[in-house]
Amino acid sequence: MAFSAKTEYGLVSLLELAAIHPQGGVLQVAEIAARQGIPDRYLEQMLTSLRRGQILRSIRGPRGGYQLARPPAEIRIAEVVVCLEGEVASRGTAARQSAEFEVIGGLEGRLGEARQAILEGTSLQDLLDERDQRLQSQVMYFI
Amino acid sequence: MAFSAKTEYGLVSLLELAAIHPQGGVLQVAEIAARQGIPDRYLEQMLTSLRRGQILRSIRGPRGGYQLARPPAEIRIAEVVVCLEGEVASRGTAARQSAEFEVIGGLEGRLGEARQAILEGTSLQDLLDERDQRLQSQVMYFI
DNA sequence: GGTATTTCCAACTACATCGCTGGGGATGCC
DNA sequence: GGCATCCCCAGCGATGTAGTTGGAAATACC
Repeated sequence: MAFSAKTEYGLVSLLELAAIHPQGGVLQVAEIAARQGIPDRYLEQMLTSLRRGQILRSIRGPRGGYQLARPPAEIRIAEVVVCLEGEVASRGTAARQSAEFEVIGGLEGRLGEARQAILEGTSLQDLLDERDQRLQSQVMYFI
Repeated sequence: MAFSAKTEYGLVSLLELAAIHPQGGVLQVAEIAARQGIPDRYLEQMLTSLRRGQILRSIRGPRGGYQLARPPAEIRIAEVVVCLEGEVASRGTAARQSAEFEVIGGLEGRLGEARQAILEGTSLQDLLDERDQRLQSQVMYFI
């Protein structure tokens, strides 16, 4: 898969939180984990990362939990992925200094840009819309 | 980096072989490894994979080596990457069955397609042209 | 104020993968 | 036969990934 489990878990959680954001919704780690079948103590770490990245806000104590720090339309997936993947600045060893390696590096650059463009061009709201549409068509089948 | 070392090494070797392909050129593992600063016993494995994938042809015995099995214009990078990365069919565990996971899966699919489109749309000849252009402009600096 | 609930912090483990090395064996030119 | 070269496969250390654990801090509620 294109994403690590960390990233998938984080994105899924954001989707759940985005769905109830208009009501200023708050969810607890355990709730999300249970609904999505994710180990809760593990999910905790992802949500902590997202809070440190200013994407989530947390409320401690009983009846606490997490909520989006911003409306879903203002959260780009690129930002989320960086936050969960951990940046990894200067990834990889310095490219070998041959024309051939440089050409390959150029290709890798184009791949990275294409990926970045998609991630940058997708907001949490976009994914939420997609989810709602998916749920709609599931309902259709029941009729 | 977008590629593993395996993939980078393999692609670099193909570039070297493509450059001398018009002369039906043959290179030995040790030659390529020395020129590119790659551990030769390791590079051996990549070239073996490429031979199994019908991208290279090998000649055994003294004065042996490897050569392209086809002209560079007929070798797509997508094919090379699959061959070196090892397919990894049904990558990742079966996606969780929730609308949220499905949406994330869809996004991953789009990322994969974008990558595939670039890899499919690039031939070894394209990279070779890029290399030659790069070498040309390096020569320019010497004047 | 005490207690239960929940987030916060930081380590630790198990397992797989990656990059690389080594030991032979097969093949073919001389 | 001897040497050069490719061929196959096994193993090893470092790193990363997924998940676990143990507790400390904050806060609502009684």
